[in-house]
Amino acid sequence: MALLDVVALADGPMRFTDILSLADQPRGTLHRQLSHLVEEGLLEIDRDGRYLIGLRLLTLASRSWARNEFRAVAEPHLHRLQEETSETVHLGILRGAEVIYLDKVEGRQSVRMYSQIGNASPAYCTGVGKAALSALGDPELAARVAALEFRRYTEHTLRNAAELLSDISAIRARGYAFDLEEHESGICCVAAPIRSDDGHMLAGVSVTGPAYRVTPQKLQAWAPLTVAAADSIMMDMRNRMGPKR
Amino acid sequence: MALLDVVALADGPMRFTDILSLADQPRGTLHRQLSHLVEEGLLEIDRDGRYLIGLRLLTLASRSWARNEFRAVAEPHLHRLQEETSETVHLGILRGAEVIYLDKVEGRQSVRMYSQIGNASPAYCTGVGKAALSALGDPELAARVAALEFRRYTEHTLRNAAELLSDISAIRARGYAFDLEEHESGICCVAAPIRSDDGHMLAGVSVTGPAYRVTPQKLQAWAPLTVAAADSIMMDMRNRMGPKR
DNA sequence: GCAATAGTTCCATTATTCGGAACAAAATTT
DNA sequence: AAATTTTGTTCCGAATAATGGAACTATTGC
Repeated sequence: MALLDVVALADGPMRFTDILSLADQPRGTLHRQLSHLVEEGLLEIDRDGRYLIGLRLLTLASRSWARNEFRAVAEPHLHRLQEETSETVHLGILRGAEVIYLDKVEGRQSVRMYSQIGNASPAYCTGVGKAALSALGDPELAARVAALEFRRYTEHTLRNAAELLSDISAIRARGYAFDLEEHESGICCVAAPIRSDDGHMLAGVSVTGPAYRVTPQKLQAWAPLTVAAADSIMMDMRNRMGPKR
Repeated sequence: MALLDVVALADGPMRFTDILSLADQPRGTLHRQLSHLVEEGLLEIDRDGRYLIGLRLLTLASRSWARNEFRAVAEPHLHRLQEETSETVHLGILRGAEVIYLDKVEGRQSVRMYSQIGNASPAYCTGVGKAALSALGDPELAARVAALEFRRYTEHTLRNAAELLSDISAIRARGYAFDLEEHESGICCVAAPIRSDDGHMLAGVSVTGPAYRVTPQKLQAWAPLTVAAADSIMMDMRNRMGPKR
């Protein structure tokens, strides 16, 4: 898995030696491990002998994505929210201190459509992430925040734990989060938290758009819609899950 | 990997015992293997103790997809073809006797947008698949066809190797393939083959639409556009790859 | 409350991986 | 073009980790 990560994180196909320098393992060992991964279809070798991620992962991921219950339940609500706002809607799920985007619904041009799905971003500088964090209990929140390193993606990115915790208490008070160009310059969003009954799974929905089009007033106006969508998703999940447990 | 496949192929989360009955392994062994997969994030356990595919795969797949060179090169051509025809355009790559869809560009409604990406379908009953097969040399083609089992997805699905080979020689003669409701009832397409210089990688582009809207005449009219798109992709790949090798 | 089923842990045996070294093939330099 | 360095591949005894039967615990259904 460490090798898979190395290859997946690279910008392009990697030669044997490139991998060798990143994974600190003897050459013989590395060679055998790579061969096994290739056998399994997790890696592939191009005609220049360079390694890249195999298609098998795409197939596996696609199947599990399509059958993901939470995603399926949320889908109609995401579409409705998209139509109400005519901006891009995201569904993200909290994993540790990261948000993984599970779905995305765009308006007209579906350029770069898959770009976000599956993408992992730091929770502290995304709307969905902060919304999800706000649903954590204080001890758990403190633990996750303690482990964070704050990187400044833009000039508006929160700088430290204090700023984050203060923002989170504001989010708790009003019930929704803003991201005002904190992760990407020129991109703003409103987001609302989704929590499962047992509090085990935390997620969020957001409405995102370019700052020139999406004014603070608009974000404010969309907040109730976003919260409503999040609540509907929670309700549907509860109904779906209820009977079993 | 066998376990991952079992879990990924299931319709929903699987209990320990469900997996036990499919994977023939002693309980102790299976339990430990599942635990390792969970540790690595390849599997996850829901609150009912059932196993499902982990998000890590989605993240890995997403990264490699976004950086896939072939996909990136093809993308603008797919968009152009989509605009020219205003129907859905697919890019698929041949793996053995299967086609794996690498990209999809839709018109207005982007419902089920990711549904196809990463999906593997039999080559013999899809436009892209037959187009790609037609670019194989005869010995290689014979070998791959010999291993096929022909399942009848619709009443138009090709029934056996003879029908397939005959269709393929027609495809070779005219340079493009049709799928007339052979995989899914009510769905037709035209497809053109893409071959890399060394013939190592085979792929295809297709224009797909519902039979009531997409008449044979239209398919015929789109054929040259599809072939042109495939050729442009081939050219771009050649230029991109050329300098290096 | 009790049986049956489901899930988890343990540990001696067994099988696999490890990694150094030798070997082979390219790429680079002289 | 030959020599040298860099890169990629194979081999095999030693070290390590996986195996799977059995014992144990927890959960479910009657």
